[in-house]
Amino acid sequence: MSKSSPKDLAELMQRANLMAGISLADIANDNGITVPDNLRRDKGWIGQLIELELGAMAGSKPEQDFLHLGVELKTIPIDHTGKPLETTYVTVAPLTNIQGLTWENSLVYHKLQRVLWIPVEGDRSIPVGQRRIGTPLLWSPSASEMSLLKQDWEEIMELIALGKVDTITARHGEVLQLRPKAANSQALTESIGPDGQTQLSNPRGFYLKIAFTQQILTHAFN
DNA sequence: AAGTGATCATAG
DNA sequence: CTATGATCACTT
Repeated sequence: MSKSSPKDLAELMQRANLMAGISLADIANDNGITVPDNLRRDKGWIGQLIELELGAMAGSKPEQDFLHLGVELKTIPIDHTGKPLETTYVTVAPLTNIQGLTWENSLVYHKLQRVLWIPVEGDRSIPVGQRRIGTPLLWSPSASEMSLLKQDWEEIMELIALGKVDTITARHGEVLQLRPKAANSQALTESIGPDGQTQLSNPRGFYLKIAFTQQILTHAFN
């Protein structure tokens, strides 16, 4: 029951709009998938389900989900108020070979060019299968949003370039933050050390903070 | 209760 | 391990 990839933006949006108000159980049944009791061991389940329903390319390539449409797909858990319940993962952060890397050439910049947000009820009190999908939002950062993202990205990347990756915490950045992104805290990858040498650090990823995504949704639906 | 750091499943 | 999809769960 795998869907074909939408041929154009209009078709993608049409499919996304048709999911609004539908429960995850209905989407799962439609795709022959079993709904897990909770997401503890299936943290990416909702995202994978929506990808399947919308016909996103499978695989784990570091690129947009709908490359031919220039669209990145993101499901976002929201509470009964419409406020995001979690930060949004964007991409892995490069910790080495970053000399000359600019904001405009970064993976964060490219992925956030155009995002199709799919809000999904996320309160843990609601059984996973009963959670409903919300109204989709096709978003591209405004000039001011882009400016904030660029500032945070440049600040964080400079610290990484200076060999201070291990001193960066989630408190750095106004809208974009750097946090661990690995199987566990023991996972290691190469990074730049204090004296410019190669060292090992826990892999990191870029995440959008809740206040930022909340504004994106608020501005669109209010 | 919020926010940060840790973690889970899977494909290649 | 890297990268995808994210949420969990402990600390403050």
